[in-house]
Amino acid sequence: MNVGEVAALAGVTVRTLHHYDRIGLLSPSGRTAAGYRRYSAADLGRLHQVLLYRELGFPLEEVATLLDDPSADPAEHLRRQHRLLRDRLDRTAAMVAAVEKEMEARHMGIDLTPEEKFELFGDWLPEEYEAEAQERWGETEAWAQSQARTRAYTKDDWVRVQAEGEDVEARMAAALQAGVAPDSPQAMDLAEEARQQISRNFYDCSPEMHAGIGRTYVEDERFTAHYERRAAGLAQWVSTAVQANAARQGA
Amino acid sequence: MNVGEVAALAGVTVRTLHHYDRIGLLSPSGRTAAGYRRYSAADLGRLHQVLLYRELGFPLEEVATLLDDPSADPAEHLRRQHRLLRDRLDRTAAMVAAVEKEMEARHMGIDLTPEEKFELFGDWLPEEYEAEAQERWGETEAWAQSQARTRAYTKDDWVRVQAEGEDVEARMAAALQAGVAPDSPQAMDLAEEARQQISRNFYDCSPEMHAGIGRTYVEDERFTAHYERRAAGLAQWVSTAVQANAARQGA
DNA sequence: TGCACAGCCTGACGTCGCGTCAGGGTCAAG
DNA sequence: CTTGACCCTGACGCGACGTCAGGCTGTGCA
Repeated sequence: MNVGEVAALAGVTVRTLHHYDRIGLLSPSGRTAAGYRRYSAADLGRLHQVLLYRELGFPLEEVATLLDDPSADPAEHLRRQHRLLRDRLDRTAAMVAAVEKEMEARHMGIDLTPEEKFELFGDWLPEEYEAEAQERWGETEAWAQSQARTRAYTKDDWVRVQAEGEDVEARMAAALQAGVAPDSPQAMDLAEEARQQISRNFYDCSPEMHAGIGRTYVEDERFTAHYERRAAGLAQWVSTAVQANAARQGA
Repeated sequence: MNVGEVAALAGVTVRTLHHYDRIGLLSPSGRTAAGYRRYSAADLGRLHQVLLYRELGFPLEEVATLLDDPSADPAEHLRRQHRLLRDRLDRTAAMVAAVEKEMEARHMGIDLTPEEKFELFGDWLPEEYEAEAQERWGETEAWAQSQARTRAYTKDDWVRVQAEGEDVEARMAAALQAGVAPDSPQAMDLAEEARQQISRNFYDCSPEMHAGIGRTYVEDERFTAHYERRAAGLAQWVSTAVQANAARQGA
């Protein structure tokens, strides 16, 4: 295959293949009389490995040493790539969950501490520092500032949206106090209403997402407090209702 | 907070923050009399957004225009980030699956075509080109070359490993021909034996992974052919047994 | 047979996102 | 009042290509 064909197949530019040739990472196994690069099937296999390792963030020089190591058989590479990809999958899933948590926090007017926002990036988070930073940035100042910013970004119908949320929450509280079981159809209908309201006004919220959010209502104390201020036991009640509703949708 | 503290919290270097300051992407909201950069809570919030978009592959200049766009409120950013992260999650999951398929292909001495290997990278794959390339690189030459490479990488106990696989496959074929149902405990035990053999000799193969692989036994004709050469209906039988076994492990 | 035009070649310089000194001021602790 | 950790501003370097420039090659078709 010519360089252009390989480039199209692999989704890279010709320049990239030139580059890989010059640095000795991937030299085509042949050339035509006119000097055209000719790539064999084996070359394509190597390119595939190169692109996988590159995608995983390895510098090209390291990719070369990995692939040229005669003691590492292909299965070894596959195992390593599999492990690295699974790590990345976990990390991405964690980031998705973090963003979802932030969405919900914003929805409810709660602001996360900087530590929480960054915990996915820091990787290591020195323990002793944590307490100190918590004190400096916790609750008071950061909270107030963020609230101010929220107001600044607010649009005209913000009030209406908040009222809608209020309405559902109030009816949930009433149901709780009337003794309605959180896994009853009536409770699930309220949960579903809440979910659709979020989807309409904030972000597209699938039943699975909603279930995940429901869990944080009891796991994260600030979310818990938000509901408990309205009625004792409401956080747990809503959490259960939301999850029951999600299970119902899934079935 | 001073630049060093912010750097530690966010998991970046001081140099990076200097850089973001100079290019105007993130300028600290204050300075001390001595010229020290002082970051506010709002600055940290912006940094968080910057790092998320950076992680998602945006060039810094584009990140700046995104964040400085006055018409885009924070919720808008969260929605976009959520969508992009989910895309990435799907893509990574697809890559994991592809690597698992390759592991299994190698295990069974089957070589995937270059098109299959690259389908995750190409993104678009021109239709007309596909058939042509298939012809050039399909079955014959690529297959033979790859087999040769596989032999070259082979280690001393390769023979033993192959024999083990042979043994299990032969017993599966015997069970099929003896009329053993593929979802019977006996069949599931054979499937489990196969799974543990893969784990020992090739790569760590969870029941879920094994179930996924089992599906390809009937979905990919080359895997199917591998089993059908031994006995008619064996591919479907093994696939069912493997999935039944995975379900049993999961319960 | 000639020509147009897509595709290939080799330099060579530019870019982005920082890493890495160099040379010098700042600050809290002892 | 010194020591050591931390901060500042240049300025150069680097990895992984992008992007011309200037020129050769290969092929369909008039």
